[in-house]
Amino acid sequence: MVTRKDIANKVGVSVSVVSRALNNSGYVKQEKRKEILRVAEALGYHPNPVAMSLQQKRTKQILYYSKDLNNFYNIELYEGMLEEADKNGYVVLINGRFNFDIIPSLMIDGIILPNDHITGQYLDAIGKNYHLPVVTASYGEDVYFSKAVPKIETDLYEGMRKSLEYLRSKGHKKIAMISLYDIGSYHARTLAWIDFMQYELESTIEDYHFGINKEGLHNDERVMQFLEERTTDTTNIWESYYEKGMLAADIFHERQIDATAVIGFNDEMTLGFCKRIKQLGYDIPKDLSLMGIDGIPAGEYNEPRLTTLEIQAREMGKKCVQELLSILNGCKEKCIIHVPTQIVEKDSVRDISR
Amino acid sequence: MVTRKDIANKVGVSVSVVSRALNNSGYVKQEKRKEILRVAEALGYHPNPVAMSLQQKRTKQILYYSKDLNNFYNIELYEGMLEEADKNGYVVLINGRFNFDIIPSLMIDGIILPNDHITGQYLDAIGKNYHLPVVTASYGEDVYFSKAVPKIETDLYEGMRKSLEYLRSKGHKKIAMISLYDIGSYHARTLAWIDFMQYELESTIEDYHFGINKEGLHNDERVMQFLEERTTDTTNIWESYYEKGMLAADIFHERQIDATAVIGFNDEMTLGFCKRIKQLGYDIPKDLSLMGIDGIPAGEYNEPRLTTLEIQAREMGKKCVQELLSILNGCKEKCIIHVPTQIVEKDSVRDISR
DNA sequence: CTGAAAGCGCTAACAA
DNA sequence: TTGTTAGCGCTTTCAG
Repeated sequence: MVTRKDIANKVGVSVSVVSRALNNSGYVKQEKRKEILRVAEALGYHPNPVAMSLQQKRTKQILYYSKDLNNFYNIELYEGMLEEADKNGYVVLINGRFNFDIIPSLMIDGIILPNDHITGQYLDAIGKNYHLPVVTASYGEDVYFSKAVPKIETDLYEGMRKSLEYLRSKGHKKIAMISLYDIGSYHARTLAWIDFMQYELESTIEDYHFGINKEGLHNDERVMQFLEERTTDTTNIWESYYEKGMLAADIFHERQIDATAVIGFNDEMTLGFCKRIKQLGYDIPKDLSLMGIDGIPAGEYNEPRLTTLEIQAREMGKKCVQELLSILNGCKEKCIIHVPTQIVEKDSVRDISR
Repeated sequence: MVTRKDIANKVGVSVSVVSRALNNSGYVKQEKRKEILRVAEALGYHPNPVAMSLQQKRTKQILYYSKDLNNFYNIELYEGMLEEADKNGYVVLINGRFNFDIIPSLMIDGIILPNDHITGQYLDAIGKNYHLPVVTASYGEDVYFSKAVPKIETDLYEGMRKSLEYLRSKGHKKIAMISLYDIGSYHARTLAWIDFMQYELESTIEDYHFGINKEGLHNDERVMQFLEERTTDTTNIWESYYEKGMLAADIFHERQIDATAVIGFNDEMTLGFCKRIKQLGYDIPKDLSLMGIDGIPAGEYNEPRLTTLEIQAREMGKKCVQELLSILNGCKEKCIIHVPTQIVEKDSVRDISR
């Protein structure tokens, strides 16, 4: 490995001169600077990033703590981060498989957490006496943080409400929801759905909610069985969303629910639901309208193409990095940055209003 | 930030004692060691990973140079790497968006490259005077390296041949191939297909090959148009494979090819082909048999479920890391490690032999 | 058993 | 304009 010392020796100056020449800082006589650059080139010199980091107290690395790498949406967030990080000479590590207590052993300047829930866990686990700046993506979940953490937030309470209003504008009054969580969960999506059903549509709740989990459908043994079977395979959550969507379709069909539309917790689950419900003989959107949340490309390839509430994942990823870097640069603004959603109309919702 | 010096001051010993106590190396009196550990705990001390790296000349980081993060297969490779890396206290950076010349500024001990082609580019670009250990995944492409690079190889010449033999055993004698590359490309898959068609099936080649690229189908203006449209969006290659598969189906249909089976360059392309060809009225596998390569989960959700040649991506990822670490530990064995493939029979191939 | 000292590769304040 | 020096946080001889 070639060091600045080597160059200094070769040229016959001291390391500081070499350093100044290479960094374009301080005074160096033109001839020497040229000579130094030439020799550096010739020797194939590359600055040692570790030494730089030690001295500058900046690793130029960020951790994005994300477990599910097969999820298009997560990766989209990540791509946004990479784009913004690149511009600033930063690198983003993506990993969410290890325990939080490994984090201090990583060479990072800050952490981006994927949602409020995990942020809560993080803060409880090591956030107390560990000091790295943290930024979290957020979907308007109602989670209490012991410390204030800057949020890049897509308000899915508002997003869900917007989606339901859209469905209502198409004549739908009985709108079922499928989810991985139970009806009492504090997911903004669920809360918004409940509120809309109760106060806007004056409908009952219980019959129209399908939460594929122990609490949500505890009297259905398939759920339990399904959950047990799947616990071993923690790696592929996509499969889990998709398959749980299929299971939701089975149950929906069995119970002969009179909903005219179904909204899913996310696109993947909705696509799973769509696949199975079609197998069960439903024509989408003739017999039943379907709407998802996220805006993943698989929705576009679905038959019919899935109408969805698009979350600007890339944008969120970018903003996460921007915010984190601004904190690292000393701007202490603890804040919430909002990122808007948008309904993307495709072919899975039918207008039944006339 | 708490340092060993702080602990030393507090306990009233020197840094070296603290270091020894914390590292369990050398002699430290029991009482002191305990006291030191206690104080370290109390102060919330964490060793500074950058300082460690500088001193040990090991960053404990590996780069996996991969561009397409939405590709299930790539991520599967990555997951394999993570698993193996975790075990050894290593972290794997995944990124393939930046130029090779940024690599020296990264805090890494070694690099894993996704295929022979990129490895060739890497070596040409900076491999000459840059010295980091490199390992490459390989699919038996015929690429010349100026330096020997250890390969973790899935032999897709053999894999393709196996697949074609399987198809033949089901009675297929006219087997088309769809690909992103042209017939003259040195992809093992293409070569194996050509050889099998020529020498085993004694068939012509040109009519049965659909390479969605300028050279391959230069007389089809849609290809050109399609390529131009898509060049802006370099981020989503999945989409590109999938959509090119659809285009291949259009052309296949138009030309009224008499093939009874189609084999795809990979699963994604084959799934795109499947989608469109169904829209065009084909019943799969009644009218046409389909086979892919990779073994991605989407194949399982396809209608019909896709028969494929499964590549053990996770296994390859693991072995890439194992090999790289063994090089870092001084084992100089430059070698090729083979990873087997396996045909996974689902519903997309029909037996027409009787 | 302990601590001083040198060094990993680099920067920056200061003196020359 | 240049070189010396101290120091980033840690490890590792090597005298004591």
